[in-house]
Amino acid sequence: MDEATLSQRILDAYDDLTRRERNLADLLLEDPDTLVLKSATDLSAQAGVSKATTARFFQRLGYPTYKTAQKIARSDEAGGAAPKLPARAAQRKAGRGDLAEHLANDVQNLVRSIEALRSDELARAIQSMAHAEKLWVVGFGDNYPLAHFARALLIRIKADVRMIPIGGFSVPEEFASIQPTDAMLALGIGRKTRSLRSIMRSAVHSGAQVIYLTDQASRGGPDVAHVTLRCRTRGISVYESVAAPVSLITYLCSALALKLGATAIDRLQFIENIHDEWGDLVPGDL
Amino acid sequence: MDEATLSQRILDAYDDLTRRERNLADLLLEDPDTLVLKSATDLSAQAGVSKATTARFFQRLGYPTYKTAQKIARSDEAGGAAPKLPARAAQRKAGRGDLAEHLANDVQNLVRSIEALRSDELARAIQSMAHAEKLWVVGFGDNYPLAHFARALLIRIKADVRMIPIGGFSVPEEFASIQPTDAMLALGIGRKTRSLRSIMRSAVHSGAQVIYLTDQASRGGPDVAHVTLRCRTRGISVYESVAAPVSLITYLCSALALKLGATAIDRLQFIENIHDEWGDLVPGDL
DNA sequence: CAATGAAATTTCAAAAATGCATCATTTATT
DNA sequence: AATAAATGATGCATTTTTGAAATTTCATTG
Repeated sequence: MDEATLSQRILDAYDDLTRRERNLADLLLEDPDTLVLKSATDLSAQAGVSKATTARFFQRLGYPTYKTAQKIARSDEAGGAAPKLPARAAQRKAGRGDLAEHLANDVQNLVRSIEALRSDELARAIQSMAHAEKLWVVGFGDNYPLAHFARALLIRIKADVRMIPIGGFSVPEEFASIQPTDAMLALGIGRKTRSLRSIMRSAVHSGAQVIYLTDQASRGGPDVAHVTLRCRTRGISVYESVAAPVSLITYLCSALALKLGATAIDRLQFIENIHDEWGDLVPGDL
Repeated sequence: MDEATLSQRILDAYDDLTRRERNLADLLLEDPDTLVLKSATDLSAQAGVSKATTARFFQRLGYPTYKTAQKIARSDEAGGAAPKLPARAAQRKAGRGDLAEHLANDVQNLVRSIEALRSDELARAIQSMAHAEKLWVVGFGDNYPLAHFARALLIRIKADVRMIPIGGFSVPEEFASIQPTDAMLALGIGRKTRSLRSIMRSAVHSGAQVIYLTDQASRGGPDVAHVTLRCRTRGISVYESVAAPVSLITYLCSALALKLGATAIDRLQFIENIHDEWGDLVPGDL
């Protein structure tokens, strides 16, 4: 197996590609399956490029012909399609194509996750957050950075966004302020703690709306959450991939901003002004 | 002031650029000051491109001539250096295809970011981190969650990973422990603070290796960082997209884990065991 | 096993891109 | 102020890129 993978080859050759070839390259990087599934003619059409260009493209990549490339891709797909043991002692040398694999994996996680989301559930989640008086963001352990991230987005458009756990404060005392008019965004990617479960249960019990963002290995259910949103988090190497959760959180927050409308925009603007007045560095400058 | 900034124009036109023009584009994105400081002839030489190409490049970008572009850049630099309103009021309606758009945007950010990364720089970054005695992760403001995230990954494979800012501790006192044998991962996505710049400068000065992870609007340079890694962060709506930075951080850390080899694996395993013993995990279960 | 037809490749001429050389303008020097 | 030097724009010749059409390949069928 000295043959490089498609994505690897593309990345290696990227700087030498012409404009139209780059169209093809981007398309294939975003969805490597295209090579396996589609014909060269289709691919050309999709990229808005002539068939001639497609043929030349694959030759430049080092394949003798398109068909050859497709054949190789197919056999690869069939052969060792699942090099997927996350915790396996990684044998792969930290060479170049590693990056291509990582990219392909994250793109796939992203696409598959979003595809699988049900729009009515999303709508309900956004609705809940929009109507909530207070927002709670919960993330223990590995989810703590994610929670922090989510809160950073939310606090720009909502006035009262609380985080759990926080500082070194005792969780129950903080949590006691929860009300039926509140909504909670609970993050449960990867390892879940008992505290998470407890809090979610209590929140549901208190009458607050609970949105649970988790991975595919998780149960969910009406006793812990009103809406459960699942993301793919499969990682290639030692770590899970959080590209999909992060993207989803960002989406949720911007959808929420749009729903809130003027209120949110004003708040954003206000915050912006404060930053300016305080003389934080301008964007771009270092 | 309805004129877009140079970086913005480049990004907008990026797909229409030819090969040589992209050389110029990449150069200018990495260091926008070039336009202000250098002559078109120098710029051409540096990009390995003829002067004619440079002239035409600026015309394609919408400037009448190179001189005009330079003039505008200079006045921007002097005047109110912030022509870039991050909080542009989003007019788009919260329709359905929104999600698809969001996804497409994030995927593109991901792919384009990875394409643009230079593998030798990546290698250097990983090398630095691997050899470092202590690792420092720096992230102010919006970058704080990202820093937290990075640290969460790193602490599983390296014994001494410090974060700045932390808790409510005074930064200089913490930072004082830095040594020439250390490495620093500095995060500068979006708004950069003075503190960030100061810390990076001091770190470089102290002899530590500094890796700067930022967006495309940023300058970078040897006085603040040894390696600068750029990500696309364009967002569709009110927020920037951090899919690419998150993905890159994950990649860096797993590459680092691989490079460290057994040491890292052992540590991971050890942590896993502790989690098990403490019984705080309910894998999959909630 | 030839005929068939869809699909991929190659050919070739048009279009685009690029660099060289030249020209116009600005800037520096005496 | 006159002249030299430098810089950027532009015309033109050459090279590269590109798509339409012709040709070839290849699997399938009669």
